[in-house]
Amino acid sequence: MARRNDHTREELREMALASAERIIAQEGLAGLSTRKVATAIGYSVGALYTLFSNLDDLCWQLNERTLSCLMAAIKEVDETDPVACLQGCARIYQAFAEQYPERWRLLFEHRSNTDNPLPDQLSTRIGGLFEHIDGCLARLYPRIDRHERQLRSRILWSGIHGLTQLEHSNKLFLPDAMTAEDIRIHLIDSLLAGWDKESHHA
Amino acid sequence: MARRNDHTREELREMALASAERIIAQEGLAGLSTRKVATAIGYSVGALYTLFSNLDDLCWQLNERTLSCLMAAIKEVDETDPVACLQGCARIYQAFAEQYPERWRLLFEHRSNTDNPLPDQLSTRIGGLFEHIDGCLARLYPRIDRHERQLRSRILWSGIHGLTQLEHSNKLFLPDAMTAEDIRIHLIDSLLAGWDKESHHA
DNA sequence: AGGTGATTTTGAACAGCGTTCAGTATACTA
DNA sequence: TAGTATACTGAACGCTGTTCAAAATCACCT
Repeated sequence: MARRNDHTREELREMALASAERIIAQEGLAGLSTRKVATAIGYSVGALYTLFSNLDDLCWQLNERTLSCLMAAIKEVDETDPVACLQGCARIYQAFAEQYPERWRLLFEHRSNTDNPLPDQLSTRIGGLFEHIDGCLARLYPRIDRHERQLRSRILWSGIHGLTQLEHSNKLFLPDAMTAEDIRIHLIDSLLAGWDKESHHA
Repeated sequence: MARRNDHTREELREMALASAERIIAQEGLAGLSTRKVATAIGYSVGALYTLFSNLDDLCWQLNERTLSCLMAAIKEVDETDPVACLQGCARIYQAFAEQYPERWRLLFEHRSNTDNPLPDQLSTRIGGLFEHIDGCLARLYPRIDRHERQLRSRILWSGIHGLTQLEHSNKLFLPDAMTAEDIRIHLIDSLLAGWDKESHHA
């Protein structure tokens, strides 16, 4: 009972990815399987393999969408003050991980066994995120050179990411009356305070 | 052909965990399976289930060993200067993740579907790590209160952990002539510089 | 030494997984 | 309408974690 033209191939791809996102949101990463996705879009397993080369490929495309979605949210941060902009980006990042915990996990835990560690599309998007942070830092510290700015953006991003992951996996051991939000704010404050000191790495 | 007294149950457990560590070191996390571990120790699959309640349990016990190993390495850092001590701990942490990448991944990626997010033993060990960082900070800033010290230790640990994970998953996008080591050192320097300013969160 | 009960170990079995591919049903073309 | 190209199916393969009746061995008692 083969069919045809029920949907465009692009539509099918979209349906499959959307279904996959729903599945991992409801059942977790471990609940994702080709058979479930196929059933969800009303096709057989084999049909999925005409849309994606394999489950690995589907996961990478999921990550593409996730990162695209995250970047869009971050770029909506509209603050004139660069400090507020950095805090806003970090807040969005943390909120995103909380809203889509399984997609966020996939973003960092998925990797292929062979070949390149990251597909090019994904690399480009991550590069874009760093450039965005770089932009804030350039406004904050117009006199520092490119190298120092790149260093600082990676320090910032490492801290925010680490905080988000530790919190998300219950490894932050927050004392009473301390939230991950407190830590995020103070993390950025502390770093900027350190960089405001003229004496630091002239 | 059942046997007995070939090994103590504790010996068997040890053999199984050691084999599992070797398997994931050689074949990656995805290569770990109950049948492989059973074959490696010369027993059948069923026998494994008298040592561990399931694969989940085995993974938690692996994490127990990994964290114990990591803590031992960190506690060997013997620096009188608290700043050097913090830098040393961070260096060890990063080096450990590089030496045992798959075990380190398991430590942060493994989680059970149900019940408690973390076994108690593991929680205790993580708590110990925070206390160790807290100790360094107490020597550095004897005048700040407990709450502020806990806040700072979590900021530090978040940064180091995030940096390590991003580097380890090729998501740090290091420019030429910049290493993860540079970032680690500057991360700590910057934070401490921020905290040295009297004006900050008195 | 022989028997008996407790304990340890086996391995077949089950359901589910990713992946492949010969075959079938449909749509387009001539 | 016949033929061809395309879309799709679903059984099959080898793998996975997990269970459990049966088998093999040990420890002990007579």
